[in-house]
Amino acid sequence: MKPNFIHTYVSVDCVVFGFDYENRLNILLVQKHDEDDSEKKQIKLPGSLIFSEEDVDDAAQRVLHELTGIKKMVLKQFKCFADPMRASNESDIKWMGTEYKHDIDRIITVAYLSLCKIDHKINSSKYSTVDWYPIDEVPALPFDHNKIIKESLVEIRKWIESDFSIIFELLPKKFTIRQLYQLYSALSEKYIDIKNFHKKISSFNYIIPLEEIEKNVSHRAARYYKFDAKIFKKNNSKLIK
Amino acid sequence: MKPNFIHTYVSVDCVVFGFDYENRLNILLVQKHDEDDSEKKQIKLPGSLIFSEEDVDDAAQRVLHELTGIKKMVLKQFKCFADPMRASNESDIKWMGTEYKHDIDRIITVAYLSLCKIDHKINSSKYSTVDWYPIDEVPALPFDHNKIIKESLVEIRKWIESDFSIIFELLPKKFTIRQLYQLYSALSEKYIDIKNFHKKISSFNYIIPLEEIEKNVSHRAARYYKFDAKIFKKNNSKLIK
DNA sequence: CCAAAAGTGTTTCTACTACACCCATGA
DNA sequence: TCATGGGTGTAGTAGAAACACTTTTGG
Repeated sequence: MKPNFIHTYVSVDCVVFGFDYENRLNILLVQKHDEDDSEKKQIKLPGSLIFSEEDVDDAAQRVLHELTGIKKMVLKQFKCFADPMRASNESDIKWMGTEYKHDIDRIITVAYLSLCKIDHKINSSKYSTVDWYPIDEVPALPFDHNKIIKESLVEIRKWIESDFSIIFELLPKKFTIRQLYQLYSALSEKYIDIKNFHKKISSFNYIIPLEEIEKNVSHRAARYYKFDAKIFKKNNSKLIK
Repeated sequence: MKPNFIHTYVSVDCVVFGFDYENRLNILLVQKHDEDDSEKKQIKLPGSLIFSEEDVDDAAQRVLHELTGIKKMVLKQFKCFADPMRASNESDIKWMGTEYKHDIDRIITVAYLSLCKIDHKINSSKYSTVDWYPIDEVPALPFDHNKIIKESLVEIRKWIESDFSIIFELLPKKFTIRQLYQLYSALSEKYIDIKNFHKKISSFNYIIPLEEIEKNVSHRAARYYKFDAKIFKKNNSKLIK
């Protein structure tokens, strides 16, 4: 065996997005149970090494299930991060030692995107603490997790551009067109006139108006709508470019 | 160390596209120098295990350089393939043994896309045989290489949709609008009227008409054009949606 | 002359944009 | 009654699509 080829550990890390009531994108970050070393409350992206007979997609699905309690979440692999220096600082190396009870020379990670309704109950079997962080309030994280998050933002935009229907994974089941507008604006950057947006959205047959309207608002109450995935799929619409 | 976490080898595999004179997409496949076992002339995607201090992007760049002799090629990581069964059949396992002189339990690979002008001289330092294969004439390949190629086709379409300028990596430096049309059609699937395409393309200021025209054609000779990357970059045009 | 493709012009249609206007609700 | 946002209508415009027409070349 040529000595310079390397045996490495492979992990998955998941960037789970949520959209809060103040129209901000959020990300789920976790803290591990700190068994002995209570000083090290490491906040990080949820992730795991892969098992010996496990595909990376399955590992990501497992991490998401352990994280949220949800069985099947929308997910998308977006990039393998393999910079040899990505786990090079003191505390990262120390963390790997305590976490995996072994000296690990190098870890390569495969990053995943996922989407979650922020009002969904988070039921973690593995982590003591799971919290939403608005993307501009994400603290300094270990490894290259900040870099992963930064790139995930570019990726989520592309994702929604290529498949508009996944945007509804971030909204409550019933939502107002303004909510959808705010979310779409937060993701797409370019300005869109809300009136035209309204007209366009309500022209889509897969956006179903409900009887229910907002309550206790200091202006005309907005109607709630729901998204019908079946109808969307049927006309396979790429109506928003 | 929990025993079920796995130490694996990580490789990169490159799908290099070319566009031939019969308007077909082609892929570069290689054959290794067969030192002893002359019966095993394994045709496969070019690839390599990564070195211990090497990022995957650098490994892909290295593979491409060893493959073509070209220093800097356009490349894009598109997916990590990690099915535990991807290297499970007899001959694949045997190949890994002879290639790397070691028993390898599992290899995960990171797949890359690259583009090459088909008239560019291929100067391989590593492989005895490097050949272009039209995509519908690609033979059965080892590991999951056929699957990788299949998915790379989806990816190259997305790539050109998101960055039109990379299409010119596949064309000769001077090309006719018909050539560009054929290539674009081969990639985008939906029918476009060639007249309208012509009009649209020639309206772009980064497509520069040359003095030279075709020779020895049995119809009106077409003008050659060239692509000006600087102008394209300046107006950062997304003119083709 | 004809066939074939280059290249240009014209018309139609669709879809986005900008913006005017009325509606509903709470303070 | 005013402010705020919901919701609808209309007119203007850019660009895509369909297609007719002229040009150039070889046979």
